[in-house]
Amino acid sequence: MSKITIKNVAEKAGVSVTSVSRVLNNRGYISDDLRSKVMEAIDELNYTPNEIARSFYKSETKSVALIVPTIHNPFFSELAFYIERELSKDGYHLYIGNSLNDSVNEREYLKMLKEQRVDGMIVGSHNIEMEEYDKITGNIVSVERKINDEIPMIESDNYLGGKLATEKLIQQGCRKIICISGSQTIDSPASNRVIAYSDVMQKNNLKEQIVEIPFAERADEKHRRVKEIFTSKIDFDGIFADDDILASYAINEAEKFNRKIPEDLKIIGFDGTNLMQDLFPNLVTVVQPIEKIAQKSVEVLLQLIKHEQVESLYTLPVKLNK
Amino acid sequence: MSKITIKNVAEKAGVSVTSVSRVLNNRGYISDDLRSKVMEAIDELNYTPNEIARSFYKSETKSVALIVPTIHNPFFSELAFYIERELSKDGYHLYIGNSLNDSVNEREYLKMLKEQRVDGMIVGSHNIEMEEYDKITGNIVSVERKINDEIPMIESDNYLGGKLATEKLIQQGCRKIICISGSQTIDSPASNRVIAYSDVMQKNNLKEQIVEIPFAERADEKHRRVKEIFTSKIDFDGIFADDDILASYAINEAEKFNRKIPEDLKIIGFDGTNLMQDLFPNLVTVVQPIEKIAQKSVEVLLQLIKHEQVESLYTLPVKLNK
DNA sequence: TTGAAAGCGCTAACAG
DNA sequence: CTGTTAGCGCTTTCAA
Repeated sequence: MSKITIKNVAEKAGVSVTSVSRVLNNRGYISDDLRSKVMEAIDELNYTPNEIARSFYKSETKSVALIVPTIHNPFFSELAFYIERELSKDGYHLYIGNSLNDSVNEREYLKMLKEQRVDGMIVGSHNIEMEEYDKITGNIVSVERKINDEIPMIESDNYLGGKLATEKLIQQGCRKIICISGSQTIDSPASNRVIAYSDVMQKNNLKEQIVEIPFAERADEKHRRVKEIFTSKIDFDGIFADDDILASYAINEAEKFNRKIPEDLKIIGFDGTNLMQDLFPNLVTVVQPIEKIAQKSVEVLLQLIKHEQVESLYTLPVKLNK
Repeated sequence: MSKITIKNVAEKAGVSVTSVSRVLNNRGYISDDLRSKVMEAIDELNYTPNEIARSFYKSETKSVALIVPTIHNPFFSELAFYIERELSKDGYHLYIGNSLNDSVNEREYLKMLKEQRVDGMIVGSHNIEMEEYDKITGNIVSVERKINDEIPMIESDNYLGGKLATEKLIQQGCRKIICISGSQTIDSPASNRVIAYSDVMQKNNLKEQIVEIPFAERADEKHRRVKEIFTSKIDFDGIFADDDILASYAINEAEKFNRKIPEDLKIIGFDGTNLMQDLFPNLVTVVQPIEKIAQKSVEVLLQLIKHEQVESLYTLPVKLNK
């Protein structure tokens, strides 16, 4: 089964490769007779153009890469799902790279741009220095990571989310609200969730209590830390968890410690992936518009690829799910 | 920022492109002097070889595609994670395609093989006819889908899983055990989970009760169906759910219907993704060796790519998590 | 030890 | 309307 090329088709049809190329791309003038001869040859040989050769010639791969910390993580897998779906509408294919929050990996994936394997890149992971990104040329958009002034960022309105959650807890009577934070770095707009919490607490003259649990920590370790909150002497009647998985740990521990939700304890999470809302129907959470984030990321990236002008920041609205 | 090519490097270094290629690939004889001149030029120009040109010449892309029903689904996102990690060890990149259980999409992704965009494909989705696959040439392995005799399959020991789960429930005293099944088609080895359930039930002279809930159904619809089991007149003291998400719905409904787990009702799920075990620490489930499945899939695919001999079936062991 | 030249499969001037 | 030819960036004979 050696590969059939355009040349074989041309020979079979008794025409030039140019003509075959013309019918393939529907470009220029082609007589009906020639077209049908070519079509027939294509059919008989069961020919499909070599896309790598095309990519090579056109310096355009119709491929995009998405870098995430890990694709196993409801937020990123949902994001990836929608991004792939959007891209496929325009005939693009999607590569996935798991940075594992390691700069070495991130750098490796970023290289795909320079190697011209992809036409663009969407990064939802940020572990290398800004200066390094400054040196990278190529089409990049970032999702929920501030990289530098050159790279457009798509984010949720994290501040609003933190505000809505905290205000809701207060409005429902909570006074001792703990914020469990994934403690993103300052580069991460997610840190605004905690800032909003602080602002709202201060405005209401309530005491802030922030527990930081690094995002990159292992799941069991994160769970242990959440449990510690329950075993500690800290008094609390509300929890604002920076993401839904942390919230689920809290829900889990609340049950073990016989604290009824929402009567004895109110919990609000963040992210609102379909999966987490599905698995925890009672979960109150700040819903990020993941599908819209995906759409916007793709839209902006495709604009960059087409050398169109884009904004440097897109902030999308969030809302409480109940 | 026009692209730097090997020619620019050659000119800068005052040598031929052949020589540059030689130092790039570390092939043939190169004097130290020449090598260092070339290295210097590469550095100064900040040159990276165009991988598409390489792929084109070598007819080898160092890319693989994974087709799944949807990447947002803990099982597949975890599988994708491990597959990507394995592939990257050998310098391969991974494309993801969501078939959405639609043959049109599946066919579209499969085309990537013929277009020579990828060196191989891992399919965890199967919605087109076997005859169509028969006509496809290219390196393919399938995960948990029986496609045809040509295509190697990697599967869990689904029968064993169903057996372990059902026996465990019986051993713990259950007599009226419902099996909630994702009702995979016959092509799917997952159907063996249910077959094992039936066998064990029959052997113990217990009445089978199978509730089928199509895998492709929407989440809320699936949840509704599980709820129906609780509202119906059916009497049951155990549930074997074909996958953990269904199990989680059952857990959820059990709580609403005040049926204590495991006192009043025992539930065992299937899949055992890290995520689900993490989110539901009490979940009893048949753990598929997802990481091993990924490793084996990649191993076999790379063997195919290297034209090595492979088996047609690899069945990997499963176990109960508690 | 190095270079010239061919060619991977395709598209696009350019000519006719 | 159709064909000839060059060339995309790279690797690899083949010669020197």
